Amino acid sequence: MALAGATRARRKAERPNEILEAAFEEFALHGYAATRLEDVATRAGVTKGTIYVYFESKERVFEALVRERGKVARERMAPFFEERGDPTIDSIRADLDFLFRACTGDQREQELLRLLISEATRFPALVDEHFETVFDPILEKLKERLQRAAKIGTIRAAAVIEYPELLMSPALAMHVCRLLFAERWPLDTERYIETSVDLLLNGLLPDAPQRTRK
Amino acid sequence: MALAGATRARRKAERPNEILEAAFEEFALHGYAATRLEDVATRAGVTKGTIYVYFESKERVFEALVRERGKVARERMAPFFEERGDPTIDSIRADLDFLFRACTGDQREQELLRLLISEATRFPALVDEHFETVFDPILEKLKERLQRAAKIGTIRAAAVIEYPELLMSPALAMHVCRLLFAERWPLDTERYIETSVDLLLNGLLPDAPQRTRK
Amino acid sequence: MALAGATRARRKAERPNEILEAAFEEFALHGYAATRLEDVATRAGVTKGTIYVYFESKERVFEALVRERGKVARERMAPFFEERGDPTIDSIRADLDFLFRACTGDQREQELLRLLISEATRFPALVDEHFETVFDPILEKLKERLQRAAKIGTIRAAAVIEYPELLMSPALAMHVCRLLFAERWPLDTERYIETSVDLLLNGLLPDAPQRTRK
Amino acid sequence: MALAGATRARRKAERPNEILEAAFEEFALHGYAATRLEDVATRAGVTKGTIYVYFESKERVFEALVRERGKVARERMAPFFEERGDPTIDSIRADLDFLFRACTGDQREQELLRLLISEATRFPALVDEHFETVFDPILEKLKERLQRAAKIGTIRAAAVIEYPELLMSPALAMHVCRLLFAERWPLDTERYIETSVDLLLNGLLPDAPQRTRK
DNA sequence: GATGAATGAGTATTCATTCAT
DNA sequence: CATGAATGAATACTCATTCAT
Repeated sequence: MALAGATRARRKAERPNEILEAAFEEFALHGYAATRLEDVATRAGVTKGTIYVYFESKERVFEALVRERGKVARERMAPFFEERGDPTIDSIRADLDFLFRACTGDQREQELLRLLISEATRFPALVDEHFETVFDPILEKLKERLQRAAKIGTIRAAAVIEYPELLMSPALAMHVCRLLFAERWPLDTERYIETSVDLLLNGLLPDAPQRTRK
Repeated sequence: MALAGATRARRKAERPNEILEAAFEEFALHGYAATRLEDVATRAGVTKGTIYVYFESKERVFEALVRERGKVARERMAPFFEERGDPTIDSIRADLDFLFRACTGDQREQELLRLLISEATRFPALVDEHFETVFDPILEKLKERLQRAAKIGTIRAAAVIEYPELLMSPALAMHVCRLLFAERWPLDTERYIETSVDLLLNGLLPDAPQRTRK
Repeated sequence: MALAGATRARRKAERPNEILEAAFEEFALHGYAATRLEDVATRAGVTKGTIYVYFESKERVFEALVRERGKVARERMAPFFEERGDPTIDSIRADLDFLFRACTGDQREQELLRLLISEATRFPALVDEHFETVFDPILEKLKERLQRAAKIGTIRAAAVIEYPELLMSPALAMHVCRLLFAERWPLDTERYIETSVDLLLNGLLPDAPQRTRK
Repeated sequence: MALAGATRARRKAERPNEILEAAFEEFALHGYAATRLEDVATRAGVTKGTIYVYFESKERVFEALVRERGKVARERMAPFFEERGDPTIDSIRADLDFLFRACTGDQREQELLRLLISEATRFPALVDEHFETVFDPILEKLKERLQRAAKIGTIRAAAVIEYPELLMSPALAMHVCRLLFAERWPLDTERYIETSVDLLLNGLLPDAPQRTRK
């Protein structure tokens, strides 16, 4: 009984997240408009009405879901924000490597991107919020590091420094391809990342024969 | 009267494209599911029923629209497929420049990407078709040129050659950002493209001090 | 030219009937509401618009068709109305035999019945008209003959004389079964008619004093 | 409140039948195609959506309705299937009398027939099902009794024995007339039935050697 | 809290009818 | 006359949302 009580309480506390998780899968699969809240409920193991106990409307479910994924993303990205002294070639390589792997490691990352792109015109404020709390900090941090690296001559002081999104583009491209073709687009992720980092680093380096690459 | 006289037949021939154009705008704005065919009709200057004179269903309208955009894209890309001798640094730069501008010049290009991403799970065959007839030929051509360039030493023979999509990723990234943030993301396209090409070229070049950039 | 002219004129004169014939088939197959005038047109070898050249509306087509079938039925029944002296057993048998065959010989007779039954609530006046011009004269004639036959003792003077429809009921029953089961209800028409006539005649005959009835 | 309290569950159990009853009336009045589910709903005292809580589609409503009427018919016919010894003239008269009254007593019987006839081409399987579970058992039973009656000499051993539907035809004819003319065809049911039974019995009886038939 | 019956606004699609050619 | 493009009223069906239990 006590156990059952605890279980029920635990269940209750987890319900919202279970619903959001289920909602995420359904929304990613069918898009906002074509997703039926009833399917979300079924997937979450509850009934239609229960969703309305925790959320005001379909829109609020969607917003909560995006915010939840944002939180997850921020947590995953945390290591990137730790301070480490002056950037070296290797630290930049490590940074890129980390970023690529971080936003590539979880299929859900990709599906969130699909949702953001699909529903950007319906939820512009939400997309902005996600940008400001998730993407922008990363880009800003990256920019800051690149500027410092350029200043101390680790990389060349080219315009690229102003476009940190340029460095992220290989990861983005991979996401987009996966969104479009799913498993029909087989890719050796490992090698792709390596190649990308290699290309970018090579592009960033000042004119120097010492370039090392695997 | 004279105008009306010409109208009948002329309209008949133009209607389908007018409808597809209107459909494109509506679908891009709201996604497949949330688009009302009646709004498409209104935008095209006809009524609901007229759409069904030319198309069997909402799905067929969507498919026709994607195919039409594919045709437009192929036409725009035609110059890229013309033969020109051995690739030089400048010809590669010109190629990248052309590609970036081509897939960036028309806002509709971007919106088509949104549709493809949004509806990829609903219309997988259609996305594949678009890939095979539009994206793939470009990537293949690009790959071929890079391989040749590597063989004659114009660029280094790195793994990047196998990932032509990597070279397209800055353009893709730009599209995605625009899709997410629209005008809220101001960007000097010109400079972004230049920077991208510069970064990539620099990354592609063999170890050489002579790297010229504008 | 003259020939073509004649042909065209002939075609034109026949159009309405061709349309009615096609309409009959479609209406019988799908009922009034579910029949598309366009299908009628196609079956008649013309286009939608042409129907409206000859008929005001779908309703008018239906009415015209029923009237046309009424005319055909009257023509087929004409021999029944010819005068022949006092009824004998054999003449009554011949009458029943004729009636059964007449309303059984053409599959369209049956289908008309389906239409009348299906649309009786939508076109009550039309059904009444058909009754008055087609069914009723037959029943009246039959009644008259039976009364005369009873008066001269050819058949017994039972209440049946007042219900001529009773004598028609085997034919009606056959129609209904065919309407319900089509070819899934195989029937030796010849034998069925014979048996019916036999049963009815036997029932009509006088004599047999031992027969008790309430 | 107490009333309302009971309502919920009670209504739930009764709803489907209330809907079917309403549907029956509407379908009988307008036919399948011309019936609006919304009118059915209104007549049943619910709204459009509620119908879809209980039935998948308009077709399913129609099918359920026919099956329900079949059940009702079987229950009404049950007494006919009880065993009673060797058939006498009186038992056969009683059988016919019962059958005629059973399929005549309820106006809905007639309207079901209209539906079956009207929609036989749209729902052939459903009509067959109704035949097999409702009509056929009656005809078979009737045939069986007639054969037995013929064997023991109660009636003559004529071909009529093979056509039990022939004996039902007066009832069918009455139905059809009612379907076609409704109240515009006044009929003393009682007398009609009596007359029919009389005619048939007379036709079935043996003897009367002077009767000639082909 | 959780349920699921009931609601009704919303949308794709059909088709009789019109009318310019 | 014949055509068939265009119309728009009509209708099956869906699904977010409510609320009595």
